[in-house]
Amino acid sequence: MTSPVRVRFAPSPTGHLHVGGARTALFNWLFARHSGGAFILRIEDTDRSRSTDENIASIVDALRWLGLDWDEGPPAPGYRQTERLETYRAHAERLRAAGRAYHCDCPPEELDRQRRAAQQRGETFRYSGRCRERGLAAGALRLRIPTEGATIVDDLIHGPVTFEHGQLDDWILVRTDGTPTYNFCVVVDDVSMRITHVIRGNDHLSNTPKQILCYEALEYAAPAFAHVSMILGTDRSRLSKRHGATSVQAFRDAGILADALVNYLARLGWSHGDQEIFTRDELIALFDIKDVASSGAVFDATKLEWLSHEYLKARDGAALAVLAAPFLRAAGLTPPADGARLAAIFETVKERARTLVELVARARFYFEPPSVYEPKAAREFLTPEGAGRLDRLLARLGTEREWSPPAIERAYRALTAELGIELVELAQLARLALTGGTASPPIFDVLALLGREEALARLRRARAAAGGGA
RNA sequence: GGCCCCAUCGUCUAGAGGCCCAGGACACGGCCCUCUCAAGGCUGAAACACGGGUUCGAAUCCCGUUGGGGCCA
Repeated sequence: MTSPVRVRFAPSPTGHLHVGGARTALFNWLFARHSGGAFILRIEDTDRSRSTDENIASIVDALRWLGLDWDEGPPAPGYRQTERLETYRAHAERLRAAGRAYHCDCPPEELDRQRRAAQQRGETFRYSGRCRERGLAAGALRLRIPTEGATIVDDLIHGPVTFEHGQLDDWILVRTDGTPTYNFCVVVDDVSMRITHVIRGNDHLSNTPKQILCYEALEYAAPAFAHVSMILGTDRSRLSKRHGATSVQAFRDAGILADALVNYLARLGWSHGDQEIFTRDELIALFDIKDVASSGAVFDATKLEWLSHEYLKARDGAALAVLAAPFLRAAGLTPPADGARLAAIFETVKERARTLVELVARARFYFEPPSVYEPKAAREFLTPEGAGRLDRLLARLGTEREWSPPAIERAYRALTAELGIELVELAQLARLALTGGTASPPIFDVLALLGREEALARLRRARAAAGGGA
């Protein structure tokens, strides 16, 4: 019987969750859900100077927003490295007692000098081994690794990757001040949490042979490894803040839908034929770590927005009303108490918006009358001629019994025929009066949703702005 | 600098020796639809980094070069 899959996402809380981390988390989550295994969240906060509780809360918040739920992890205790110091100490002592690790008191300045000298000679710096057989009782603790041979990382994405031991050195497990190093903590944590598959960023591939050697020294079986490529900026260097928005919350604040971000991140490096849009269930059913590409991928915000647009269009007005609520508040708008009307409003603008921010911006005129008329359009439509047309329109609409899009359209068509003008003339004139601009959802829908009173009031206001006699 | 990873349209990718003078998607151009803007439909331009091999045949396998990225830091 093979042991059940257990994977983990182990961010270090030195900032917000960025999209690269989110993708790593997503791949782990998909792998776990696909196989019916467990997804564990672990906080790597050994770098105390840069780790904060606010950052942990922010990462947890981002993961929740993305819908990536974990089976084990915070707020339960025991999933933060700072809570696990005793475990690291115990493992370090075990290695020392077994002779697999030894103390070293070489001064850092000396090591630094040697490192520079090695670089000068064009060689890999490798600890000299001066303290290997000295039997010291204090100092930094180093792992004793074999001088000969090689360690092969059989990566699930890259295939076998060989590292000659001659290129590796007796790395430090515990610093002179007693703090365990990152690579050591990771091994101890993965071992004690019984992690079966380590899916992480490509930047850790070089650390992997060192870690495997540590598993061996500890006499534990190493997990399987899968190193996912990095997300790149447009200049193909590792994505960072100088490339623009990179944190998950930045995208949430920009009004990108969580499902769209998940879909986008999944497709960045992973694919399933020609399919672009996947439901969560499809993602879970179809995802296989073997299908993840080994090359780096440039983050394309434009495509993300396209996906967000697709998801926005697929959602109904009522659902959008819920999603848009915080954005409505942020825009200082008060939505109508009538939920059905609000849903109908969003229904008319959803195919014109890629994000929730745009959705609200496009719908703004429904909630408040235009404060200004677009100058260019005003010059074209708010003329004496326009004033005359608005008078005719007001008269006609004022007597309209039924206030529905089809009824309003009939009135418009009849009037354009009487006036001998194109529908577009009257439509744009009304559009300017009602929305302040020349682009909006179908004008008859706008009229209907605004309600007779408000619509006529705005037409009158435009009539006044057009000047001319009464 | 050493070691490691990577290399198909601008971008994400399909492609696991003949189905490929390379398919899809985003973005971009054109046309259609149309009350505007969108959406939608049709359509166009756009790539196998380079050089050697292996093979009847290579985007696909091997070697090298170049370029990019990562780790050591």
